[in-house]
Amino acid sequence: MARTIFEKDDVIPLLAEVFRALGYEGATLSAITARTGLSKGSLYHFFPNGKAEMAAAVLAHVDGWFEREIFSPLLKEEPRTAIARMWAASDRYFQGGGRVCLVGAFALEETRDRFASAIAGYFRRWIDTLADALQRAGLDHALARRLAEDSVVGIQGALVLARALDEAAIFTRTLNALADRLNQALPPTRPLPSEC
Amino acid sequence: MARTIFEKDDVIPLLAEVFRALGYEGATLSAITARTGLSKGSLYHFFPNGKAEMAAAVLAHVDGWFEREIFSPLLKEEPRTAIARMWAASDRYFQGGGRVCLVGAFALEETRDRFASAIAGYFRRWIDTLADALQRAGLDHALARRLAEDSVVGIQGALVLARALDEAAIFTRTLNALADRLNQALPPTRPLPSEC
DNA sequence: GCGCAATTGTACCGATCAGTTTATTAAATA
DNA sequence: TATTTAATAAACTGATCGGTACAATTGCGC
Repeated sequence: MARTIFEKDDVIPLLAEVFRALGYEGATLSAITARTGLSKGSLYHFFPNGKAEMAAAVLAHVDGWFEREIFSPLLKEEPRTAIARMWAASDRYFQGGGRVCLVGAFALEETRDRFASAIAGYFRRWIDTLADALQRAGLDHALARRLAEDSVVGIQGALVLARALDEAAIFTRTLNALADRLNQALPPTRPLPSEC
Repeated sequence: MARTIFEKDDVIPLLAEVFRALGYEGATLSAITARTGLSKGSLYHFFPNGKAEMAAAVLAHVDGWFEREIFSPLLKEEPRTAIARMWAASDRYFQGGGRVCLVGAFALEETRDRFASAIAGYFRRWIDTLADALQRAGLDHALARRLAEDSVVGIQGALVLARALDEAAIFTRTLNALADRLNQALPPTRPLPSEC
């Protein structure tokens, strides 16, 4: 390995920011080289299939982050704390509304078709895992699904409006409202089984 | 006027569908000519400033539709009926989730900056006029604003997910849930003042 | 029917697109 | 230190970009 300034894993987060900011069509190779600091030679060395492979790698990277930080905890950890962490992680990840959802942005472009299964899988898994946690927290299946769907819908909509109005605050505000709604729907926590 | 097959007003809805389907960056001139059936000559005759002028005209056209069908009624008509019509008009306009919001899609692209005021104005006016109707229907100012914001957020989010999951039904489902939430928040209709 | 202006099709422009090729660089290995 | 190989830079490709120029066409007022 020579001039080991960049490794492939270092490049993907840079690419992610470019695609997030410009979308798939808007992210021209010259924009990518300018914003990442990598030359075409480097990019095509890491991603021989070009822009499409870069975008696929970025989608996989995003999906991996959510799987690790949000989806998997929703399935495996205590549901209420996992849900609370989901709100916190979302706010952190989307930088309080200042950062757009790359998957959502891809979904609205024509390019959705090219990445259809990755895009659909991301949202489906988010809804499924959140619904699972809600159900384990005591809600019946139908209500859990409906609330999970509403939550993901709310997050995506808030990101759109935060960017449209150039008013990031709307995102955190919506996140809090969504969290409240879930908490109110959940049955009150039973007192700890031991003690008392 | 020669070969009066097309007038400018006939062209704008065609352009709107192209921009809606492909986004601003994705809507190349060759795609526009192919999908509208108009040649470059015609397009640049109607829109001498090119693609940007086409997009601006489309945004103005969309805004006009919403102003006429939704925003103005929310301000002027009896609030509950205007709100009910808003849900119906939205479902119709977005074709039950099969059609994306052009303004929302533009908001997520880099091109947002170019049309920032049109984009922000559209959403701000939607929230403002809906909040006004809710307040006139009996809610206090803060609650009206919060619910109005949540409603527009929900619509946009549902459009994103409908397209991402390729499952239009999620849109109408969300619309119904949002309408229910507003109805439950509103004070019960007083019996008619006369009679009884 | 004639003339004219509105409309349209087509050939073209320089710039930029995604992608390729080739040569150079630098680190790891021997 | 010589060899090898991953990594990078830069020049280049054909295609397509948004936009222009202009001639051909068309319908309308006369």
